[in-house]
Amino acid sequence: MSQPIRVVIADDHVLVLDGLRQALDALPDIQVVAVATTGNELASVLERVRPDVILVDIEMPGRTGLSVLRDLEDPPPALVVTMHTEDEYRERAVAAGAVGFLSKATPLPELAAAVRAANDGVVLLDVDDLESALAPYREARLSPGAESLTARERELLALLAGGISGTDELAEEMFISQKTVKNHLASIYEKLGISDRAQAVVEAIRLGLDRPQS
Amino acid sequence: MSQPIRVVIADDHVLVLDGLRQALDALPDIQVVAVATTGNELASVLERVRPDVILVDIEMPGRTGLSVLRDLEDPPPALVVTMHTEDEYRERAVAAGAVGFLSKATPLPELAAAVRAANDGVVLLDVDDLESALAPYREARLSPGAESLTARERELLALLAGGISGTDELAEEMFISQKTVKNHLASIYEKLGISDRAQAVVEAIRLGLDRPQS
DNA sequence: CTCCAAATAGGTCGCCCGGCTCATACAGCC
DNA sequence: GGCTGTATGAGCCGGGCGACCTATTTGGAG
Repeated sequence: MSQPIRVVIADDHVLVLDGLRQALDALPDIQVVAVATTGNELASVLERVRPDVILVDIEMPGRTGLSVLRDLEDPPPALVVTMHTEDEYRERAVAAGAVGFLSKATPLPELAAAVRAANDGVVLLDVDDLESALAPYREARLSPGAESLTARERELLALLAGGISGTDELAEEMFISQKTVKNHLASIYEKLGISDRAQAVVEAIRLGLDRPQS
Repeated sequence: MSQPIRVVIADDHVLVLDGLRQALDALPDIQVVAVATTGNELASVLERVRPDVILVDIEMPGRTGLSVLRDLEDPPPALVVTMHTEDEYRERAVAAGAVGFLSKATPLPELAAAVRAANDGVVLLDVDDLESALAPYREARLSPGAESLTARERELLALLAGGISGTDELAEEMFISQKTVKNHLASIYEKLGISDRAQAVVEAIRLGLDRPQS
């Protein structure tokens, strides 16, 4: 789990696609590696990249997402995301080998949780209580680079990313001495391979530490 | 045009809504001030906030977006965003007073351009050549705070946000002397009301200067 | 043509930041 | 009980950074 979850999204509505891409990419532990707007495009994309999870819409011009799924050998877990909530569609998704079936009316955090669950091998269609099955996956994980940081170091980075840059202000915010602030910073610099506060801000934001638990 | 364009989005598919919200909010010159998932919610939202532009889906539980639009007195320009491209829907949108009609297959930059055009009073439904009508609105504008900065100052901030923090490296990147780098920085500090490079990085990213023309 | 803003460059000074080393207390873990 | 990692705190030192001031050139606006 030290690597971000690599996701491919397929949806013929570009607006939805772009939106989802941006929303998921904003999460530190999920990375959208490719997108497709048609079934054929999805098929060719999957020849090149091996994602950890696939998000696919059913309706797409040319070839349905389900058809592509069916033809995959050794497929990654796939979540079907569609507007249609009818059981008929659900059954077709199951038949094609999907591990989850989500409405486009699903809140984003729920989708993110489903992606994490799917990446963990959970077959969401099998469980009867979806809520509790997703519970362990609700919160965003730390991005890989942030794992080596201690809690206190992450706090410090969050403050830095919030525009608090002076040693004395940081010390006051964290109720510690200036010396300790500088010690934490030195430790951060070493772990992240950087050398000053400006770079620390860049990393803090890149690692998603600026918005505690989005 | 010094303020960001305030937008309200209504769509019953939460996933699409969240995605759009995040995608549009990422643009420096557009700000999503509220969202709604039902027609009634949209109506009540519009009683509280006066957005510059409304993005609305047609199908929504309870009350259609178009119905809400029709009942507004002195309505802000509204763009209808829908999955349906049939002329019938288009005509209904026109009748409700929409200024634009976009498919959910529209690329995100196109939507952003349409929002900017609508904010400028352009009625997109009247023009026959949509492409050229949107052309002036294609590129993201600078966010308000960034307007006071000169081109060179913005370049410097972009480099800073890219992790280049040392005076000598910045000087080399920009083909100028270290002294000039420090002069530009001093000027940036004054304009943005900050006092060091770490804060400059925070502002650069907040203002969207880290990704030249997204 | 005039004037101003922007970009360029230089100087000085004081302070803060970052690098290096060390120390103590506490918690968890085997 | 002993090891390890984390959090806390301290001192020292050199260099870089930010504040303040001045100056030249260039290009565009009026």
